[in-house]
Amino acid sequence: MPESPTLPDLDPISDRAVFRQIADHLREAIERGQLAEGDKVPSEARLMQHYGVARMTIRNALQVLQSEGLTVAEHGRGVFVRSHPPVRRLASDRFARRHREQGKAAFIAETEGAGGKPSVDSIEITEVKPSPDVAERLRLSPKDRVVRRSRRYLINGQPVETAISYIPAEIAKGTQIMQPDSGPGGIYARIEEKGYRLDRFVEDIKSRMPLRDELRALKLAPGVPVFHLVRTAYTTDGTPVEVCDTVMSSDAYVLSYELPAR
Amino acid sequence: MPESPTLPDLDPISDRAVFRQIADHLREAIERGQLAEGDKVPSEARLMQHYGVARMTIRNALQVLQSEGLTVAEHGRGVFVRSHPPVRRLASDRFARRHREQGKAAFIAETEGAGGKPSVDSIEITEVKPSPDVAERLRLSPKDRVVRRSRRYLINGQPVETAISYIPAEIAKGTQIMQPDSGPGGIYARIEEKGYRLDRFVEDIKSRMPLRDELRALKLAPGVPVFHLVRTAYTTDGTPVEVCDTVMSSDAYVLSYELPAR
DNA sequence: CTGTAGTACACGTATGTACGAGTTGAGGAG
DNA sequence: CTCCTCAACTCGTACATACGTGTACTACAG
Repeated sequence: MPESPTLPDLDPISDRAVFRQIADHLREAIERGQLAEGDKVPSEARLMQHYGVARMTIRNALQVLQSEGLTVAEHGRGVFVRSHPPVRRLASDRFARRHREQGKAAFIAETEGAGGKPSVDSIEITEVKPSPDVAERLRLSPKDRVVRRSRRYLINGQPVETAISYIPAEIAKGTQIMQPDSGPGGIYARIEEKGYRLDRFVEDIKSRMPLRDELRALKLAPGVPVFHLVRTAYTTDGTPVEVCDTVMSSDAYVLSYELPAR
Repeated sequence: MPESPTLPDLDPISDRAVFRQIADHLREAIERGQLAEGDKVPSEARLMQHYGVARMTIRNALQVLQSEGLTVAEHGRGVFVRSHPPVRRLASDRFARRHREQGKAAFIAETEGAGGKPSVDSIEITEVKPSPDVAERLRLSPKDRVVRRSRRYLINGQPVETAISYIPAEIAKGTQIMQPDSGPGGIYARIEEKGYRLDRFVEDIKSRMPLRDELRALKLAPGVPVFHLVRTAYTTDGTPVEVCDTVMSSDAYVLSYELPAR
């Protein structure tokens, strides 16, 4: 039987709400390591008994921790301290040509390098009219056409990222970009083969709570935000040739960028 | 009198939980713009009446929206659709020397450029032993000393970012870095004056839910994640000379980086 | 006209009860 | 020994009720 963490009693003088005091106790137990990753938090019934309060009060306290991303509730099993998945570091040279020339897409190369099993699913390729945002980034008019490549990336079967690329139809047409397997080096290699010389990428990064679809697609635990990253690829003459809209589980990633001081 | 949004009735056949259905209705009303930013969501009492359910059910539904960052509850006033603050874009050239030479710190220059009123408070300067993480990044031993400069940045009086810089004591000692006002061009200008030539910065970015202290310091609304950014400054010979640990309200920022394709 | 007390209304906190549904393990049937 | 049933335990959903506390408007007193 796993020994329960020793939780203090309530402070009857404090004007801090009871459920907050309880949340504090549990949070401290987690931070002190008294409740380690994967450990079971005492059940609602046990906590009710320990503190002598109603179930709603306990549930409010647990809700606080869950929204802080510290715990996950599993129906029928209990509440557990969240364990954090291995973190992938995205370095700012990950799209360097030297990587592309080795014949692997950035995601595959990186994941294998870190000892994980990469996979890609839900690949869908359609030709659509660009959204206003995409049209602006690609400097297209709303009546131009773009090819939309959407896919989901997984590591060891666990989804970590969804991505949607938009490429002007004029560029993508008749290339392997229209195929589910875009070939060695990925779509950037295909674009360069067509005579476009890639020069630089610009990535815009936001962070926010996931939408419902994203929660499902990435199998996110409650209380985990996502990175929303939009990358635009430019050629040497400054023409944008691709926009990639990516949503990543924030607890699976550290983004790393190098900035010149010049 | 503000017209209420027209909310559908419950689907008695659906096996979707009642509070989730209600949350869906409200979410859709917000997404359709029927409930615009700053609008008041119908009160708990009104929703109880409309749907004919208990208050707990309504509160659960509202809790869902709040945790998605879509609404904020204000005690005694009501529940409101969250309005998003003006967004600051952090470009990857923000520490370029040409900006520094104009005599302003990055934050001040940027904010004034965007028409906001920048301010800085809670400046504290102490000399401490580095944490293991900081020591590793600065390639110091744990018994070396570092100068710790912490401060909080505000725009129009609204806190948006907290930052803590760590500089090896050997470098900072006897310079204006030890003063609350670090002088024209900020601490990077002081470091260069001491003969160190800054070459590049590396920024590591994570996103997560705020800790309690951060929630207070940044006056964050519930359901808003933070960026946690750690920047390390390197000289031309590859020596790290500063680590800056920054926490930013994620809904006030878009981070933007340029990556070479070479 | 002004200030204030009162009041209606809003969300916050807490109690108690009931039943549903998923998980787990013990114990009995085969 | 194996399989299955069932009980016990867990969290999920929903009801009803009560009182606290902050807000804002109204009506009355001065």
